Amino acid sequence: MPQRIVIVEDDLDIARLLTLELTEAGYEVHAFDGGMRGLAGIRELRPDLVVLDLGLPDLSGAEIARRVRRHDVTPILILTAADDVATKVELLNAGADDYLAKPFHVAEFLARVGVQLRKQHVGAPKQLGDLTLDPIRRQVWWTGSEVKLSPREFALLAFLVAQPGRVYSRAEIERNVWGEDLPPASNVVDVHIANIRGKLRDAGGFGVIRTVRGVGYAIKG
Amino acid sequence: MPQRIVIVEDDLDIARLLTLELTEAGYEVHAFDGGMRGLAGIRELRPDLVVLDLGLPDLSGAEIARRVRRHDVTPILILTAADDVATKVELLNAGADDYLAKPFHVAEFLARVGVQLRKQHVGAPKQLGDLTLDPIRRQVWWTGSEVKLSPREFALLAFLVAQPGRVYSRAEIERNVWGEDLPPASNVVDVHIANIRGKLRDAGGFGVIRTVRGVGYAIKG
DNA sequence: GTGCCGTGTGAAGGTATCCTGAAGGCGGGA
DNA sequence: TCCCGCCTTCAGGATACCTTCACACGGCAC
Repeated sequence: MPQRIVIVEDDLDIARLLTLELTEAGYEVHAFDGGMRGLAGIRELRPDLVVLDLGLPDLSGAEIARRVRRHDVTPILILTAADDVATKVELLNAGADDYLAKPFHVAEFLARVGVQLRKQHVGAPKQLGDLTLDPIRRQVWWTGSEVKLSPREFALLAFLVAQPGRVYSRAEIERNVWGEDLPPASNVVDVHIANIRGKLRDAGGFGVIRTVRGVGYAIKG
Repeated sequence: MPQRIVIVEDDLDIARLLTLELTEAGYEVHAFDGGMRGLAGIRELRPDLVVLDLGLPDLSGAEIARRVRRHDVTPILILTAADDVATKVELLNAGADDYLAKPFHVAEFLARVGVQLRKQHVGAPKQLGDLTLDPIRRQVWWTGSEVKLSPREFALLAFLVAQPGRVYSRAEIERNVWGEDLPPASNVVDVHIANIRGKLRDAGGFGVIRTVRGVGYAIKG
């Protein structure tokens, strides 16, 4: 599930640009062109981040920040043309989390968005079709129902999921999941793959892990 | 207890100025004049915020940020003379939380410090299903009836509740709830977890704390 | 002083997990 | 079709890990 961002910005050109860039970066973006509409949208969508333009016609940025803060801890990133210290200080104290003066570079904008989002979702959950793997919670789901994996099984699956579709040799898997100290001829990898497959099958997942004969295994991606 | 800030800055004039301002604002401030010394200080003092100057003689700012991030979630605020976008993006991606270009106004500096600190210091009571935890009153309830916890037990539960669902290793828990001075192989964490579970069970709460074999514990969330 | 509570130690016990080894199945090439 | 290599599966024993219990120590209140 992608992270959700709400943009409140009355300049349609900027709104369109930011929406485009953020969408391309893999976020789910919703844009609103006024303060009141934005507040309603935030309340309804419960986004992971709010990007807020100053100079809206109906509500001041600080006012919006305060109102969002009253009910919510969603991070707020403010964009503004003004670059004076007093405004910055006021906004930061009103509950804004970061502040970016126009004109800004898109790269910096994306980096700051990333910082704010990373703060909550440190290791973002990965989703591949019906399979979801959350490294922070150390949990795996298939179509929403949890699949209980042992530590080794989890480590192995997480390793494969890191690069969906890529085929890993047994040696690579052993080195990365087990370490250096394994007997030369062991079938541990195979056994664990089989166990994971079994548990996924129990949850309804078939053909998730692909065997590449003579080489190794890969996650269907 | 005041919030603790570590400054790593080799320019003594700036260090003195910032120390003065922050102390006046009610923080406990410790300054270090080199990267290695700063890292050692951070590890020992476990501050609530790190203020980091770029252009240190011994270690790059990004390097320090990365090293701190490896073990810690302490927010990092970076000061620098350079104001180019590439540097900013690199630092933010290295784990920095905010970035301030010199010359800056003290008011803005203080405001950004405040933002970073407010973020973790959540005084508001947390609610997770039937579990309520009030950090200010130091009380815990299960479905409305109070669960009496000892100080250590409370600290441990509060730490887990800060990020519901996230799995914490024993080492992380020990570092954050006990500090650095514990015997290498101790089972205190396990014992306290067991005690908390017992008290929650008495109040009707089952399966609140999840054991993640081979790793640690997490609050169901 | 005495007893209680909070805290940490150490060891016992149970259990999930892990690895091994061997048997069985499947697919590809001749 | 047969053969061979590779993959899969199964079951048992060893192990690491977690839980629990009993106890010791220190502080604090009475």
